[in-house]
Amino acid sequence: MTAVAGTAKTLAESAYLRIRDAIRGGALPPGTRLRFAELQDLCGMSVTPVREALTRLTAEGFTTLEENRGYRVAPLSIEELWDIARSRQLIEGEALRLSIAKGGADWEGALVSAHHLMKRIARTTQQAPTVVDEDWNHRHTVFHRSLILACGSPILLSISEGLYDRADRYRRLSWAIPDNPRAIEEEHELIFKSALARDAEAAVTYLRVHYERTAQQVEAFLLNKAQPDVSI
Amino acid sequence: MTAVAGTAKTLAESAYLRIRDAIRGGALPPGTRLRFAELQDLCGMSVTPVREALTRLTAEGFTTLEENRGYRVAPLSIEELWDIARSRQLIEGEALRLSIAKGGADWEGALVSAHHLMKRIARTTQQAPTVVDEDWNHRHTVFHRSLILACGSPILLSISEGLYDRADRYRRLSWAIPDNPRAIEEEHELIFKSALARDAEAAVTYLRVHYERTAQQVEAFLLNKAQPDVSI
DNA sequence: AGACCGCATATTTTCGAAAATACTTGACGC
DNA sequence: GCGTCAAGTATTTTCGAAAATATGCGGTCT
Repeated sequence: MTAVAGTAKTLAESAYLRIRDAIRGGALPPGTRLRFAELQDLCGMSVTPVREALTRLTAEGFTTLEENRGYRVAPLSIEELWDIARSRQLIEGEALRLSIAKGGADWEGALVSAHHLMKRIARTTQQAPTVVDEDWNHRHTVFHRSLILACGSPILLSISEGLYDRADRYRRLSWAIPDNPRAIEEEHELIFKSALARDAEAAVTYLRVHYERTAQQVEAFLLNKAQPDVSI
Repeated sequence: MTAVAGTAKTLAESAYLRIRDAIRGGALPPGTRLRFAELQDLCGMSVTPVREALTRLTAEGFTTLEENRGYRVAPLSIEELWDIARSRQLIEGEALRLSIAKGGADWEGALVSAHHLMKRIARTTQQAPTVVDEDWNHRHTVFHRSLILACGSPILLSISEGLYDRADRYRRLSWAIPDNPRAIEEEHELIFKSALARDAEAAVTYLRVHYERTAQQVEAFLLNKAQPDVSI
């Protein structure tokens, strides 16, 4: 499970966080059948809050529901990978443009801070994931979010957040790649500097490149290891 | 309630549809407190499926939740009106572009059909809404959906659908305007013809104009009658 | 042998009530 | 007079079990 624990004010919410993180972290692989009995067990609560959690997760695309036949972890596919990437290019691209146009000193400050914090942790490329990387992942999330935070559109923000979370499941796959040749830090750097310099077009271009490369990398991984548990 | 009735395979889904349509139709005005007792009464079922419905509606932006303090119908605001309009211009605009590029003969056929069906019903401007207009509204929905149906992106489609539904609450406000000066039919016509002619840029431009005007009209309405029940 | 039916089992969905939490009201102390 | 606390009420949240629905299995009939 990720950082937060005591933040849930309700059992339903805690179940939501637990299950969502289990899905994102890969503990519940794509396609896994989600039986209430097991989830109740996992979360230590009755069926009602678990059900509520799954309803939310389904609305957000993490799980699927066949009525009267149960929930499953939503499958991963190369089509969806690209659909997510393209949609993010469009939506976060515009949000970034707006953010650069509208953001004030406070926005710049938060952005600089987020970028610094992310750079400060060298991503431990060789280690097992879900340990040290969980920390890096959080800072990465904050960085991307702070890029578009000043866009002034709650809707674009919430859509972006949702797509980021969905992309997370794919992104984590690339962590499993032994030696990662990509210079992610550099890509971040380019986006960051352009944004700070208020060069919206450059920043948006670099952001799009960033998502394009991420998708390409994950695609390569999926094509190579055509694992039985990952439905293509 | 709208068209569908027997389509719900589950009580939770039927509650979802009922409540959602009550919100969209204005029977449950913005800000209304949603007590479980009343909703159980309205839907004729126990608390569990009602709760599930509200969870979904909240994920989709129709209702809001304050934990342990209940649900409310999400408020309407001029800011959100424009946020929705701008987001739709961006997202549906791109979806339309893609649809025009990728759509085949089947797409064209469905589009022509949808447009025809919509034109066939003269919108009864002076009558009370929710009676005849409900039919027009449905055809209008189908028309807009069929424009972008061939875009090839499930994500853009589902986002568009969500935004369309949210916009619906605002759009209905303009139905209350006594004599509606706007030539909506013409705007539809322009979009439709450009799309058929595969002139993506024109079609997208007209679509954006269409959403801009709709928002302007609703904004004027909201500013005029600063009703007590509509929080600005 | 193969398809179809019906029973037993597994699982989801819904219920009605209990527990937890928030709100109201009125009394008390300062 | 005014804020604070407490008991009672209203409401949400959670539970555990019943009802509804799907699944698997074994037997029968062709």
